[in-house]
Amino acid sequence: MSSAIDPDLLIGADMFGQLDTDARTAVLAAGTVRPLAQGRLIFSQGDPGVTCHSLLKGRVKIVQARPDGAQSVIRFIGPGEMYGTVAALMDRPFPADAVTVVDSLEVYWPVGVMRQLMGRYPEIAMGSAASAGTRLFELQDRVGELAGEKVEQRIARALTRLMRQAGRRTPQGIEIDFPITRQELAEMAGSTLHTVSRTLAAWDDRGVTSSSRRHIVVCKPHVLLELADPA
Amino acid sequence: MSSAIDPDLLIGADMFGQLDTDARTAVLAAGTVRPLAQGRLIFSQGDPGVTCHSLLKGRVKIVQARPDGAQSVIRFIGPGEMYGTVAALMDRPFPADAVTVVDSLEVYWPVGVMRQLMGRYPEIAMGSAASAGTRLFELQDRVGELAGEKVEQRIARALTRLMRQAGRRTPQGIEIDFPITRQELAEMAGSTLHTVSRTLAAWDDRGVTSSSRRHIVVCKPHVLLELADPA
DNA sequence: CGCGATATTGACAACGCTCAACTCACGTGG
DNA sequence: CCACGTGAGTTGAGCGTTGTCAATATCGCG
Repeated sequence: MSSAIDPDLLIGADMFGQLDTDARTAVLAAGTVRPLAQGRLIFSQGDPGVTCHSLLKGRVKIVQARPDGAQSVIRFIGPGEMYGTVAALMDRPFPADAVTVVDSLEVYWPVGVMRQLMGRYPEIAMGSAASAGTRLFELQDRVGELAGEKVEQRIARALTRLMRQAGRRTPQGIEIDFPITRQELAEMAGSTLHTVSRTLAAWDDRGVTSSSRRHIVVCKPHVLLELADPA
Repeated sequence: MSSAIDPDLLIGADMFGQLDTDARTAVLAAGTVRPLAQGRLIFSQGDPGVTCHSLLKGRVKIVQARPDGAQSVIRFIGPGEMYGTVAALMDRPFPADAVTVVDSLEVYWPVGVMRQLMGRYPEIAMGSAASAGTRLFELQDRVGELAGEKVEQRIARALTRLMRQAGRRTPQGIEIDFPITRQELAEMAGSTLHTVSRTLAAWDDRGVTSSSRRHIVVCKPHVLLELADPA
């Protein structure tokens, strides 16, 4: 009996949190839940967007491949967040890859089913629109940042974003709660793993961060914030 | 009698083009039409977003000020496009300034009125959502571009975007149909007016473009596209 | 134990920003 | 009609930041 999926897994989700238990159960039942091993490609840039996804557990990165072979990490997805939804609802190809960075659990729905669910539970449609708007603004900010700022500042911004999104309080400071490589941080900040390595080493020396293999703890968040946004 | 505004001005608008003439007339009547002199600030970053705007004639730029004083041009608006809408519908402050770059004519609606119009004419709401989705994807692409590419390539991309958006066919090539400074192009590409000046000079030498004061013609669009996106 | 993935570190080169001086076009007002 | 001022653009020199190349070190897993 693998069918006993806990509908409460959706409680934390932006888009389903406001639904009552019955509704959440129905929403979950309409989709397919599946575990995904680390490193698994969920959908690819260019694939027709025919499914909407929501992450229940784990962490997923949305990555855009550039023609020259380099990659950009557009965003990281945590539990409760949706992805692929905008492309699917617009009948467009997915604009980027989705890859799990740790073992994860997701639900997905064919877009037709999701449209029905949105019709039945308007909260979902509202939430979806709101979240798209929020992302629009975030991306505008990022465009501004990437356009003019120096590398250290961009890396600091990337890290602060990760802190807010995936930070866990520990005695040593705020820890990024999933494994992340310098390469990935570089792909977020628009830099190279070399520069990221040097920058983190410098911050470690100053006690701002404490980083090791695929693992980062921000010991002095206020200093990092200052680096990200010099008043 | 300044009230005789031609409802056909809305025909070209993404969001109102599908409405019949009566509907367009009603939509126009519900808003306020006003001329705006060049250089006029329409709304400011941080202002409460209480109005939705649509450009009838002219050209508007959306500019984000960065803390260090530098600016980023997020996008240019042409006739038929809306701006300020997402912020207003989300009850958020405007995330950037809107400034006219030539003498223009706009309509604007208080957001409450726009909500009513969307209720009455769902096409408007649909169009609005679709356009937000499109912009989301465009911004994702820009993030990818700004992150890794060299300056010449970013300038080429900015120019190609302008070509598509504001290009007019002429015997000499495709002309950007509104006055644009090197400074503004630099703010689009995330560079400086100096580098843009040098780059344009080089392109002019090669016959790719023909630029003069606040005026650019792309003589060899295919070459520019190749510069923007080396296969 | 060995291999692949990850990270570190140094040397070097260059891209493009900063600073600075100058030119040119245009509109304004005397 | 010309003088002037301002905004826009050009061009050169210098240098810092950061990417590139290369070699080495570690970690973790099979």
